[in-house]
This record gives sequence, structure tokens and C-alpha cells, in this order.
Amino acid sequence: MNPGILVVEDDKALCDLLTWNLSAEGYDVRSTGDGEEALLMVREQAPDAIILDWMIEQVPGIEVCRQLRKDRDTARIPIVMLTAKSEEEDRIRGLKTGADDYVTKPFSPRELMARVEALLRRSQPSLAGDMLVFGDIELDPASHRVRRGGEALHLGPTEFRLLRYFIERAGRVLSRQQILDGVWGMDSDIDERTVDVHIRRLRKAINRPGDTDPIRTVRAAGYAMDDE
Amino acid sequence: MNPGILVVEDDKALCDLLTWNLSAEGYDVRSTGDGEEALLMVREQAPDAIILDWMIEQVPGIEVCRQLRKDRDTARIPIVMLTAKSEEEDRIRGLKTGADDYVTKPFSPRELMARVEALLRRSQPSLAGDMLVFGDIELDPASHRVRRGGEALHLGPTEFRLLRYFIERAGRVLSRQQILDGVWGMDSDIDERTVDVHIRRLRKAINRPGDTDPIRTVRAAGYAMDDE
DNA sequence: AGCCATTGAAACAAAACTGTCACAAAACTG
DNA sequence: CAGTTTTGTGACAGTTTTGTTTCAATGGCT
Repeated sequence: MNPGILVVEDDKALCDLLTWNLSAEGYDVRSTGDGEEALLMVREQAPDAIILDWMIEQVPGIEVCRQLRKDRDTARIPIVMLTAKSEEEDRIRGLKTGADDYVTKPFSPRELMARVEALLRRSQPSLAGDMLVFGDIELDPASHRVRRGGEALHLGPTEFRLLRYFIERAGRVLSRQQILDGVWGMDSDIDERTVDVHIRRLRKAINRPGDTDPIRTVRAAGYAMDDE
Repeated sequence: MNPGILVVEDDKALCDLLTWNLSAEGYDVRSTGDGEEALLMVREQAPDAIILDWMIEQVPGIEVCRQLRKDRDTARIPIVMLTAKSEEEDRIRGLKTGADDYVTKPFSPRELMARVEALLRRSQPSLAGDMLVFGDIELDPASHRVRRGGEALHLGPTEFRLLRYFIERAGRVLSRQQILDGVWGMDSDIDERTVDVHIRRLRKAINRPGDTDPIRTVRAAGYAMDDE
């Protein structure tokens, strides 16, 4: 499924231009020239990024931005704002309000494309491909981050390697020795029971109250993460 | 050295008029009425901006534009296109192809000057798009300035390069060695811990009280810049 | 020369993380 | 069910890693 982008721009010609270009790049584009309608459209189906003209009719872009940031569901959507070159004041307020990037008019479509792509890669590594997923758990090897249900988790270095090791081998039972070899290194002379302790620490770190434990203990054999 | 401008216009009278005006403004002007020749001239010596008539003989302006955008070396040169008033269709296509601005004939030389100047101003300090943005932090590589929330910050040379390095690689964990290679140079024999010290100096410089620290420490791995 | 900003390193402090133990709890065995 | 084996937990002391301060060296500038 292609990333969805919402264009909010009341200059019809420019709006069409952007839509055309973004579509050509493979994005799923919707557009509107009205701030109110933009908010509705976002609520109806959240896009992966928003291109927002700062000077639109009815609702100022800055207000649209603020509204979006206020709602938990939409707060993390990347926003690129379009400003006229002289609107220095707006630019600053825009960044303060939570826009993620800005482009000053006039601009080349090429430039905007590049910005949008950069933002998407930054905010949604999963759209870029690299990212390990298991159920509602996401692990990003590049940024060393782990989230569950969208919420960031903090893992120590060993827990991180351990989780990664498990997700990469989801569905298989892993013996303590295998785990030691894979996570600590083949030549480690560490007690097997130490694995137990780290499994516990990992469980503690990823299971918020109410969550189901994705790690299954296999008595007399080891541990496993099950496919759903 | 004065900014160089290439005028591509086959109406001899108009071409002279533009050349005369631009020269008077202190620009270093070259001109041609032929699309093929224009491409050669650009390749020979890249101008800082191009004024391009959409309706020239031989090669259509749109094609010249496309050619220029295709080559990495010329892709970022600002282009102002000149169109007849009724050529609405061309205007759209022109912008799609990558022109940065347009002026419809007939126009006043004064107006064109203003547009060119605006484009150059934009492309000089930072090519307008070269401004690196991360959250509310702006870094202008050309003018060597950094701002956060609109407020100017003072960074030493190393801190500047460090911040730039991070913003350009936002979202990835960077090891101390990578940072040394990228910021100090591949052949530096500097202690890895020195990175820590500069990270601290950078943090001190960009985090005003109340700000959130954009630099995340990844234990046993390095540092990373993240949203939030 | 004198002053000031910058820089890399060293040293110490503060955190964060690790591996083991000892014991409790749970799961098997016959 | 009593005995055995295996796993879960909490505590802890030692290590590793990172944060911070300090300092001497360097180099630009006046």
C-alpha cells in the first residue's frame, strides 16, 4: 500500500501541480483547499504526511497544525508547511507549533518531493522497509528503537540484541546455548541460567500491564516467540 | 564575483533588453536564442540562474528544462520561465518540469528583476532548500548559522559540523567511530571519548532550559537524533 | 605580546548494565 | 502426593559506559 499524503492548498493550480507530482511518485494523494475540511479528512483517514499551505482561507494553517498536534492520533503525522518567502514570522511560529519542515514559495516541485520523502523515511521507517515487526512490537535496527503499540520502550543493549534475536527467529524454540551463542557470542563462557535472567528483564521491559507475553517458556528446551 | 545569469530568448529585442537591464543590476549576463546552445553554455560554465523563454526555436523550453534537471550538476540551478499570457497550459507543465518561477509576457523588466533577485537570494544563502531542519532547529550550511525556535544559537566549528552530521543522518544510530570519520575525517587518530565531550558541548549549546534534548544516547552503540 | 575561543585529553563522578546467587514457585515424575 | 527438576525473581556487587569538569595546548585576532 502506498503512503498517503494530504495536500492542503487553496491555490487550485498549485494544488493540482502538487497532486500530479506526488501521484507520479507513487503516493496516494488527497487534497483540499479548506482548513476545516482538511481536519475532517485527516480524522476520517489519517494520511502518512501532510503538506500544508500556511495561508489558506477560513482556518489559518497554524491553527490546523495546532489542532492536529493536540490529538493523540494525529500528533505524529509529519507536516511540511508552505510559506511565502517574506513570512519569516510564520515560519518560526510554524516550527514552534510543530511543523516538521517548511518550504518557501516559490519552490521547485522536485525540492518538495525530496523533503516529503525524507520526512517519511524519518517518521515511518517501516514504510522504508527496514524494521522488524512482531505483532504490535516494532524493532528498528537502524535507530536502535523499540516500540509496542506505538509506545516507545527502553531496552538495555543485551535486551535489545535478545529481542532482535528472537524476532528474527520467531516460531522456533531456542535453547539457552543457542541463545548464548547468538546473543553473547560463540566463545562466551557464561552460565546458561544467565539467559533466564535476561529473558525476565526483557519480559519486564516489553510487557506493559495488560499485554500478553510474546515469549513462551519451553520447559527443558528453552524459549520461543510464537507466530500469531 | 557577480552572480552569472543565462538568458535564453530568441526575440532579439527582448533578449537585449533583458541583458541590458540585468547587466545594469550588476549581474554577469550571457545569452543565446537557441536551446541546444543554451545547454552547451550551461555545461561549459554553470550560471547562478537561468531565464528561459518557453517558446524558443529548435528545442522547446520545456525540453531544455528537463535536460537541466536530469543532470546532477545543473539540477539545482533556479529557472525562471517566460510564457505568453495565454499559455496557461505551458505554465503548469513548466512548473511540473521543474521551473522555479514564471513570468507572463508582457512583463515589466522591473518585475523580472525582482523575481530573479528573489530566486538568487534564496539560492545564494542556502539554495533555499539546503536549510537543514530538525524539529524546531534550523541549520543553514551556507551562512553557518543555527537557530532553535527562531532564536540564534552560537556553535563552535566542531559543534556545527557535528550537528550538521546528525541532522543529515537523523533517525540512525551513529557509532563514535562513524562520527569521528564523518566529522573529524577518516584519518583522525582521536580518542573516541572526545566525541562524548563534543556531544556534551553541542547539547549545552542547543538546549535552552525547557527544551527537550534531540540527541539520544544509545548505550554501547553511540548517539542518535530522534523526533519527540 | 596578550586575550579569547576552541580543542583534545585526562580524571573523577554518576548512571546503567551485567552476571551470579539464593530462594521461591511451578512443572514434572512415578 | 512427596520428591525432583526446571524456571521465575529479587538482591547485589562488580563492571562498563557515559556525563561533566578541568586543564594545557593551540591558533586566530587585536
